[in-house]
Amino acid sequence: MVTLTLRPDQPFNLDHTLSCGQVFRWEQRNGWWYGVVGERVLKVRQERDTLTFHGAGRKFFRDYFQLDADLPKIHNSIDRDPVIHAAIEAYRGLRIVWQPPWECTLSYLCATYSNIPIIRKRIELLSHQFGDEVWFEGVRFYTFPSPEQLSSHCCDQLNGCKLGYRAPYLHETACRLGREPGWEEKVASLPYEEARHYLRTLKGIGPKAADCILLFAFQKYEAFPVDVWIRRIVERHYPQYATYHKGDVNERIRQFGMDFFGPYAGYAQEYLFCAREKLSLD
DNA sequence: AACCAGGTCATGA
DNA sequence: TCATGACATGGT
Repeated sequence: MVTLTLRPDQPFNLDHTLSCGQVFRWEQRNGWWYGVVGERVLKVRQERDTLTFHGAGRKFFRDYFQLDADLPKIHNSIDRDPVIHAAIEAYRGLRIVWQPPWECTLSYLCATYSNIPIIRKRIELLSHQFGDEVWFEGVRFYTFPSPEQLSSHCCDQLNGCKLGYRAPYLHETACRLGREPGWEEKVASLPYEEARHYLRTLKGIGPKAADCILLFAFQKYEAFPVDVWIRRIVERHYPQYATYHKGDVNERIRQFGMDFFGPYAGYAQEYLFCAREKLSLD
C-alpha cells in the first residue's frame, strides 16, 4: 500500500477523473476504484487530500493521473466564458488520464456510434476472451489483449465480443500495428496534425476517434474531439462556431474549439462532455 | 416499436 | 470537397 498527499494548490478528484467516460476499465467497488492498466491490477481511493493505492508505485500513479500537470494553470487557460466556467466549477479536479496508446486506440475503435455502457462491455469481453489472467486479492482480472493476441484470431472470433461491423476494423488494426512496433514512438514524436493524419490511415479511425486517442494517449492537449454531445453543446452555447467555414459541421466545430480554448482545448472538451447532462441542449 | 448512442466508410454529385 | 445512407448492437 502506498499513500500520496495531494498539494492543496493542485486539485484532483478521483471520482470525476475515472467516471467521466475517458477510461472504460475502472470500476467502483466498496469504496475503492479497481482497474487494469497494462499488466497490472490497480486499486485506488481518495479521502480529501490523500490518495491511497495498491498495485504500483508513486511514480506510476503520478504519471497515470497526471498529478504533476498544473491544473489551475490549465483551468485559467480554458476559462473563456460562463459555460465552460460552470463546467470547471462542477468538475474541478478532473484530470486527463495518460492512457496506454494501444488499449486507447482499440477502445475508441469500439466506441464509434455507441454508448458508454456498451463500450465498457465490449472492452471487458475482449479482455476476458483474449487477454491474460491476472489475480489480485483473490479476484480474477484480465489484461487488455496485445496486438498479437487479437490478430492471431479471425474476425468471426472477435465478433463474439459484440463488436458488430467494427470487428474487421479491430482485426486489421491489430494486424497492422502488430507489424509496426514503432508506431507509438512515431505518433508521439509527430506534431498534432501529422499524428492525426497517421492515425486516420487506420480503418475505423475517423476525426473523432483520432482526436480522442491523441488527447488521451499522446498528451496532445490541443485536440478537441467532436462527438454528438460536443456538437449539441457547441451549437447551443457557442453559436460563434458558425464563423468557421472550412469543412463539414464537425470539422468547423473542431476548428472553433481549438481556436477558442487554445492549447488545452482537449481539457475544455472533457469538462464540457462531463457537464453534458447539466447543460440545456434544446 | 422506433430511436439513439463519445462515428466512419463508401458512394455519388 | 460535401452531403447522404448503411451499418451491428443493446438499452430506453
